[in-house]
Amino acid sequence: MLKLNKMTDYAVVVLGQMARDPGRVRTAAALSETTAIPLPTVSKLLKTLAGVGLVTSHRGANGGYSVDRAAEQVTVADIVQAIDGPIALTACVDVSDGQCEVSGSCPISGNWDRVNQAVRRALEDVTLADLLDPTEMFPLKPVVSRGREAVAAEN
Amino acid sequence: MLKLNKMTDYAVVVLGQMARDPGRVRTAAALSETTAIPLPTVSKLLKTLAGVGLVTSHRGANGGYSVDRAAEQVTVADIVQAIDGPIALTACVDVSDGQCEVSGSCPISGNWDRVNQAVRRALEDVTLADLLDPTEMFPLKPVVSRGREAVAAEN
DNA sequence: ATTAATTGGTACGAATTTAGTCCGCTTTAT
DNA sequence: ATAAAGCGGACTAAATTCGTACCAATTAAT
Repeated sequence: MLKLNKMTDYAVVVLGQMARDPGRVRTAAALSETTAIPLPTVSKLLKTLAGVGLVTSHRGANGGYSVDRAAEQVTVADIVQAIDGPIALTACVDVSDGQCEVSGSCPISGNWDRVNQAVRRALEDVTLADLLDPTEMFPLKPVVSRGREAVAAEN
Repeated sequence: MLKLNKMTDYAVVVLGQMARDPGRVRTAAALSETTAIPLPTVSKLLKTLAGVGLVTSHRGANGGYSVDRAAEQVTVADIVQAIDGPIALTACVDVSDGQCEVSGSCPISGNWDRVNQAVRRALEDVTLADLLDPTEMFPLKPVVSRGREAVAAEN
């Protein structure tokens, strides 16, 4: 659980790619090629990111997308919230028929917000730059060809 | 994203209920009644929780489940990990055909672990007791009949 | 010993979510 | 005017997740 979805993963890859030289305008197609993520998906992603202001869109011929912020100033929380919406929790099941029910048994009500806040704060502390920096995690060998999932499997 | 699933929510409700008096043995059926969560689901949940040691199971007639740990000593991370498995991230899409590919374009590789660790740490700081305590979030009125989702909607 | 109560495990179907695609419209440089 | 982008929404298909059912294993009470 707390499973980050693919889209967020993609977003990091794309943003990371773009962050290499801020200000440069690239088309979705170009980014699709360099990241090996299917064009329609990249396109969709960038639309979303542009909507939130993480990237700037340039319409018309010679258009494309660019990033202005430095990688250090983009937090994982930004990306996650842009793509998956606000950090949310499961709702109480079917509140339609009255209240959370069973009267005294579910006084738990809120307080999930605490978890949200804790997690959000944690995500705000990790920047895109942190994710891109290979030296910090693998000080000895950069290990280029290693897939992310292999790393994740080690928990 | 970072959407906590229903099962985790249920687990908190059930554990919260049980934590009211530690040591007391209750059947899955009884807990289903007091929490209004369908029996098969509660049953499944408790099995999982027992497997991880968050609750103790007592088999046979007059059996049931009990909690030994105090609510202060059960962290949200414990519950989440018990139910949804380790805090994980999305895998690199289809690494089957070679490496993450596009050579130099995906040097991002790992480092997702950072996010994992940050989140895990955050979740370890919130205990079940925190979630159960209604006075802290709503200092004025406890607001019993209010569903969790209404609260969550306020983000 | 037998019986009844209760957990343990597995497997399955339905419902919900998520990923990915497509297409027509708008904007803008040349 | 035209062509090269992005924009927006709708739509399909795939993957998860939720909830249920069933039967095996275990234990307490009688």
